[in-house]
Amino acid sequence: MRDEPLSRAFYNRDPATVARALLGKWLVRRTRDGLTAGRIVETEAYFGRGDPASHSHSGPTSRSASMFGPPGHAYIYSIHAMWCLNAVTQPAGIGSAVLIRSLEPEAGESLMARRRGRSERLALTTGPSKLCQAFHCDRGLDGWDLTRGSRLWIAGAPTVARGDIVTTPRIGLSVACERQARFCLRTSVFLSRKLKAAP
DNA sequence: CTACCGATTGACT
DNA sequence: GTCAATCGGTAGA
Repeated sequence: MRDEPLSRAFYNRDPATVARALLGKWLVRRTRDGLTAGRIVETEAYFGRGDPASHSHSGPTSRSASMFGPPGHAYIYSIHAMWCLNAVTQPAGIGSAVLIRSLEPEAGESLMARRRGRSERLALTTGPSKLCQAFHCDRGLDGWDLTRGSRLWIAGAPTVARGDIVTTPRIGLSVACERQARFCLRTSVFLSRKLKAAP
């Protein structure tokens, strides 16, 4: 199951739809050092030019070029001297993507720990830049085709029930703070932020 | 070239 | 809960 990459058609949809559908799927990375894999438990949707929080808002730049490319490719950018991984959605030219925010580690945890310089399981992949460090993802993989099934890809898994997904505002924004575009697996302890307790 | 900013993280109160 | 380090990207002179 971890060997079978998701298809181009999977990504060629609205980013909120893809963000939901990616929950529970496998993120897999293979390097000379070995294989790491984790289950996606938290995502955020970034829409096209109409979304003021999206890097696509002011049109393509050298940084966001791959975000305007075809769906199913990686968009990797730096923020605060760290890296974050997105999967591009919708046809080329739209500029929408899904940010992978948090994973549950499933394979290669000792390699993740070495790359992170930390051994606690909860500190390996519970944040967008933490998981990039644990999976050795940086600008060198920007634009990488995630449907190829080599180096870096996302593999299929059963669809998560809608009732197991919690929707919240996106994290860390100064604009469009109210939009419900963050998607979390309700029961996961590997979220980057704790969910607010039910009232 | 300089100046400023940030879809973060980790350390600290 | 607060706060600042850190550096690539971006805009502007």
